[in-house]
Amino acid sequence: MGVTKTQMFTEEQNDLAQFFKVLGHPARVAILQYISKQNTCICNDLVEEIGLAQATISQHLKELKSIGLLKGEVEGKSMCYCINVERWSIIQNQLNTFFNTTKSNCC
Amino acid sequence: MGVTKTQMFTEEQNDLAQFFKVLGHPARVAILQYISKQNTCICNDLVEEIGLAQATISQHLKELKSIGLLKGEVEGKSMCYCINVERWSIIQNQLNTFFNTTKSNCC
DNA sequence: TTTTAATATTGCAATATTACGATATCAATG
DNA sequence: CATTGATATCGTAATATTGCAATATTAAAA
Repeated sequence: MGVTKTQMFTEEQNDLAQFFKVLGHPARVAILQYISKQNTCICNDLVEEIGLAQATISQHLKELKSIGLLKGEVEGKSMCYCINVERWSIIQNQLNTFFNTTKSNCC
Repeated sequence: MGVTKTQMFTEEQNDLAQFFKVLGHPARVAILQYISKQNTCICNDLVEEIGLAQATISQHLKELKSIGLLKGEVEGKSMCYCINVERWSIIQNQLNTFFNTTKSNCC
């Protein structure tokens, strides 16, 4: 049905999946990589750099913000989007915990 | 359009996003966690454990296999799905490299 | 060789995601 | 206050994903 049966899973499973899902689009990976290379980053740069429409980039930024990976500050007319380094580390740790605790001991 | 413009991105970006995407569903997270707890794992166990239909579980298993995270061996009438530990580590490393190299030096 | 049990595949229906044009908003500037 | 520039939001079209019933496949058991 295209509807994920969220209620069947634990909160941990849903959270993990949500992080993975947000990172699961090449445009969002590219946005993060680009922001990481710049000292200042405004959405308009991204539109030129990534090559998607402004509305589309804005939407992707919104999703990245939704899990706290980005924070944006208003700077005059434009926005300054930055990686939220603390959150970044927290999420990296959570994903690593998942990888480390999920180990095979199968046949 | 619901169509990701894959050709706009680097192979690295597409690969990374693909890994994240496959992990971005709670059922698939749950499947991996369950397999990791069991010594033997057949699809039928999962159907009972996860509570989705057999066809649905089978589909999720297929996606996990598509990025090499799972490998399945025929064992009589049933399948034994195992985590591919080598691949698992490789992917974990790739994701960590992404996290570590993508750092903020913003405003 | 028929039956049975386990898994895969097919074919939908429902919902979600992606992308973008058109607008709205909002702050600085004239 | 009107204009301009940057970003957000809305509406919508196209495509993707999720889930399942029905069916196919396949290997062991009868």
